[in-house]
Amino acid sequence: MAKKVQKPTDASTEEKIREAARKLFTQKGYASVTTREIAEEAGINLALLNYYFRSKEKLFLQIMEESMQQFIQGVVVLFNDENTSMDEKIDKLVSNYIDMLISYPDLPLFILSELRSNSNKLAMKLDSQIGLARSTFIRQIQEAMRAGKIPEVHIMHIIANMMAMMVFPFVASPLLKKIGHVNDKQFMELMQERKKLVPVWIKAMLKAR
Amino acid sequence: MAKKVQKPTDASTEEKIREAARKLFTQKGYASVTTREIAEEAGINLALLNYYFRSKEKLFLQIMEESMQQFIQGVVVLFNDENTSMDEKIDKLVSNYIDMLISYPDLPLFILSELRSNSNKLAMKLDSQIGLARSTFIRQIQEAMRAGKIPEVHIMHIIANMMAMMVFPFVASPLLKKIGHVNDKQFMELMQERKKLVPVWIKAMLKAR
DNA sequence: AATATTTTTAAACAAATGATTAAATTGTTT
DNA sequence: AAACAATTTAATCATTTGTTTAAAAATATT
Repeated sequence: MAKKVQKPTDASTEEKIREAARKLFTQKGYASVTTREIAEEAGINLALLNYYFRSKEKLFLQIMEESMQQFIQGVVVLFNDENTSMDEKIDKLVSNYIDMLISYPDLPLFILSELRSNSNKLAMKLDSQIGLARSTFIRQIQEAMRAGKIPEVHIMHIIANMMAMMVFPFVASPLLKKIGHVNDKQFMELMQERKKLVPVWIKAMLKAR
Repeated sequence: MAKKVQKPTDASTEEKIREAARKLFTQKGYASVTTREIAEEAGINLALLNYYFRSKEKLFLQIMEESMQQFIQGVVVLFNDENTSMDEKIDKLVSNYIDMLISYPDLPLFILSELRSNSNKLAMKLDSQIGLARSTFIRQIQEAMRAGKIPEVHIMHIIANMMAMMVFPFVASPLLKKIGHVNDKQFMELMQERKKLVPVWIKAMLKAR
């Protein structure tokens, strides 16, 4: 009979496993990571993984839930700020979000990859994001459209374009480094630059017709 | 001793395997696909996979090479057209490339995912793309920058932005469908729309300051 | 200190997986 | 038709992989 963890004890073993799993899953994806790899990376006995998390999949789902939350958490808050204009939101959002991506550059490709193979299992976790379409920010854009300040297009285009400008470089970094002849350091400097450039580009796009 | 295929015979068996492998690898990634799955999808005996391709990895590398070529093939040709202006190239490129992506929507996420986990093995295959940075199109952009028609930014930003606007929606389709409340059919219609919208947005971005 | 509980360990299990073998079948050449 | 080569098949092999077990060690409770 499976034992329950009644005391978090040091929390250290459980957390060591979680951290090792997060690192490896994020780098290589669920299917490419073995439980033995995780155990070794965490410096613990293999059986402890199942003792604390029951199965590789349960462990993965925990990691995935945290990762998806991190992926959208910052967005949701900023999207619903009632006290800032549309343009101010764009500035803040892009800067904060690119900062997050610089800290966790492998996060988006991990999430998008797993979302493809496991869309069924992870469908529920997406529900939290449905609200985005009715956020203050989206309403501000739609109002600007009705007022004729911005050409009318399907809101999905806007969301796609904004995400694309922020996220895509991190998803395609190996490709972009090769094509653009930039090394890792230069790449990160360019990502820093984008914190100021992307808002300019997005605003220009929004008004373009 | 491994036998060599001396006659392509019907080419049908070999091609059936290749097609099944392409489909499955593209959908689920290298690590999630088993040789038995490929054999079943192809409707052939398991041993034939090794008879024709020696190993799962050799088969994968063949598929990957073809996929990467398809991913950039259209771009290279258009990028080097001497007889079109920068703006004309943008129109053609976007329209053709999005058409390709509509036909093979899983291609980009597949390539970008495998490029992450296997960057070492696939590094060589990327060399063919290095030339992109010295194409006619890139030179036209750089001339427009020197002429002051376009603000000066690192060329990687331009490449990243253009790729992002074309590719990202296909990489993030499950997410965008959820957030934007669009079904598969509507999504494809929106992608068709983008063939005309993205060039407008890109041109606006290029000039933005 | 004695006892119970929780955590850790080494070993093993069963299933899955990539690959191979040897025989059978099909096709080609002479 | 006979002989040879190429292709296909079923069975098997050796590892790998996720998971479990039972005992030992560490920690907490009485």
